[in-house]
Amino acid sequence: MSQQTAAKLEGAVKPSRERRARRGSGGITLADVAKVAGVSAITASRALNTPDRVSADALKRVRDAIERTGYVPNMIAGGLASSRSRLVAALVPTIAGPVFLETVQALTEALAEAGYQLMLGQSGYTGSREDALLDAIIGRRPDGIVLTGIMHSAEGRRRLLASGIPVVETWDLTPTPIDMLVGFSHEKVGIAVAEYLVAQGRRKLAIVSANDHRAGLRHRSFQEAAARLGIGSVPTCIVPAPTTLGSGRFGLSEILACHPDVDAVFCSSDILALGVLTETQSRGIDVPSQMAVFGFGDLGFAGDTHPALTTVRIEGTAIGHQAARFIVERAEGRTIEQRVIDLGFSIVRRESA
Amino acid sequence: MSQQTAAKLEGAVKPSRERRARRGSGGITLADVAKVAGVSAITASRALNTPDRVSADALKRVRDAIERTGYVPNMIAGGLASSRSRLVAALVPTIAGPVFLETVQALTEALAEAGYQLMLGQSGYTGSREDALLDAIIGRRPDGIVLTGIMHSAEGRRRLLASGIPVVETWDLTPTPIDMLVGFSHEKVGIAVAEYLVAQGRRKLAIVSANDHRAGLRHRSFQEAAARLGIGSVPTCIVPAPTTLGSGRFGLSEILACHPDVDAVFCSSDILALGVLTETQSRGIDVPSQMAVFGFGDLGFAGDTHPALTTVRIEGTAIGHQAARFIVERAEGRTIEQRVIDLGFSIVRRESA
DNA sequence: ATTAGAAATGTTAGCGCTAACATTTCTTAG
DNA sequence: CTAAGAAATGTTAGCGCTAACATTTCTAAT
Repeated sequence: MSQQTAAKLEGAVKPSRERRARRGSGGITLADVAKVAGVSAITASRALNTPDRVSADALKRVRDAIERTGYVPNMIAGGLASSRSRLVAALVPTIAGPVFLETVQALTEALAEAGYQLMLGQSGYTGSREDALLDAIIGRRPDGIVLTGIMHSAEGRRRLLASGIPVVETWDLTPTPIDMLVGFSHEKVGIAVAEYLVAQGRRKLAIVSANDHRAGLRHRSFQEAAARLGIGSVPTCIVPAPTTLGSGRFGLSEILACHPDVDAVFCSSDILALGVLTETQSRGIDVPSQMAVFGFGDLGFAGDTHPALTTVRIEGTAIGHQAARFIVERAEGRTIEQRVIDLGFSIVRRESA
Repeated sequence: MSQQTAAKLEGAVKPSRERRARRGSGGITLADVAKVAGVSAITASRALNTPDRVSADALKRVRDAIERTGYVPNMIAGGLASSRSRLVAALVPTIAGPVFLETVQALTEALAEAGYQLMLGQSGYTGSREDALLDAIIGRRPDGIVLTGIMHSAEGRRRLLASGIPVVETWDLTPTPIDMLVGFSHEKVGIAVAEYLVAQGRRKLAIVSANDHRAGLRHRSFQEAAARLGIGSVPTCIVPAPTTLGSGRFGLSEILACHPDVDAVFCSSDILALGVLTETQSRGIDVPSQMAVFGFGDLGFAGDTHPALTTVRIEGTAIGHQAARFIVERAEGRTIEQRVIDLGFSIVRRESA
């Protein structure tokens, strides 16, 4: 098929001069399809991309030709020609922490539905790889970049801005977003949980929290709110991100070692909370009568633990969908009025607190 | 910068004729960098891709020019010219089930290190979207495709084969791989677990398993092995994939309703096992004295449950690394001798069985 | 029948990069 | 000092597609 094309080119363009060998993939191209269908390449292209601008007859012949040849459009070439890669990048600290999973899943699905594919980048929690990764991503000219969390490195912000690629920051609010943003206030979460626990009559609050920026926001506002509510100092155990069941057990052990009278623990993730719950079980501490345990995230398992976990519900799926909507809107050339969306959170009261 | 380029082209190629407006992204191109560095475009290209084929002087000038202009290579264009996208696709049923997470994480990291980026596709457990997704992926001309699980749809296998893209199937063994394969035998897992439980003196075995192909392989061979070992019928509860803590609790409840004398449960994932463990706790059943609980996967939390979970360890990270190695080797043009690798599994004995 | 406008199709020229070949410059042996 | 080969650099064409403009064909109003 592509040999025919080559022959045709040879004949047409420079009949007398020998041409260098073609490289190419040797696969079936749109030109081949067009020839089989008896139309020009651009008509075939339009049959694929804007079928309503092509006559019913031409459409049918092109579709038949595609069927017959087994043609699969080369989106690399299409992307270069149209400056639209139909690729969207998502940057997560790590995919192993289940917190962003729901968001990534929703994002992937919503994008796939709109004809976009997700590129995944893992920056690590330290952010050390973030800048290098950013170049690798920008180099692929995605139609959008979704960041889980906000971009902190000034250099990173500069590069993103310079690239002109639409950016959505998620899972956080900031007064200075790079471009678009969909998240919620971590400060308000901390305050709401502190008020909830105090209202339940808990007086000896403690925190087990990951050493991650957003968790830090929550636990600091929790501490401040506790202070305002007349609670003394709040013992805090910081564990490394990503959090695990094991670090939850460790966290509670650490806290109980110095503060055996603690009667409520606010955990920076449901996983940590499950670890804390596990540790209470192995120590024979009853939840919630002796101790309240509060999680964060409302992951799938939260309703099924024993006792069922009281936690902060974040609509991870909604965040992913909204991020996809933002990017697709921009890619289709529409302008966006509301570039910052606060999806809020809610407290899900179950048994553990 | 690119206006200069346009001006130059206008002047050089057709001085007298007006040219149509340029489209392009308006960004900085390699040609701009080359001009700033005072070399030709191809030398600038070589400075980036094969720096050892360029003089030290030229290298420095190109690097300075890149620094000065903030140039980021357009890998879309590079990919089209060289037929190497440096993109690798991974197809998972869903990213929400944590089983493949380790593999995807290892894959992403290993690929990033080699300069490749991961494209993520979620096919769903039903496989209904698999074919459509496959076209979207093949259209992007990735340098490799990693499948978690083997490809079952005949149409899918045909398209993959026709595309000529290197394929790695993972997490399974099959006598008829499409191309390359890295996995282990699910049948052997089922047999090994059955033998282990019987050797521990358990006689009333049961199964809680996801309705997923690979889990089915394991539980059927478990049943067969149990029969060979003189154990009567093995009550089995099938729950939908992806598995959750809740479906584990449900599974054990279902089994106990008809078979209260069960003394060992083999679960098709650690998550299910954790659910079963949770249900035993809420019912006051002691593990392991009254009941053994056996998981699968050895996910991060398995060692930290109470009691610690005995499970089948799968080297998800090793699978991801090996898959990356396969793809990169092939992309670099090397041929691969051993195209099928059995990474095996091991039983991790802890407290629950 | 004529014509203006819309609809369908075609022609041309790139998108930004690199493979293949061509030329120049530098080594080093004779 | 020259020849011959290696190293460095340059020229040209084209990867497979689509934007922009150009032309043809159809429609409907005069």
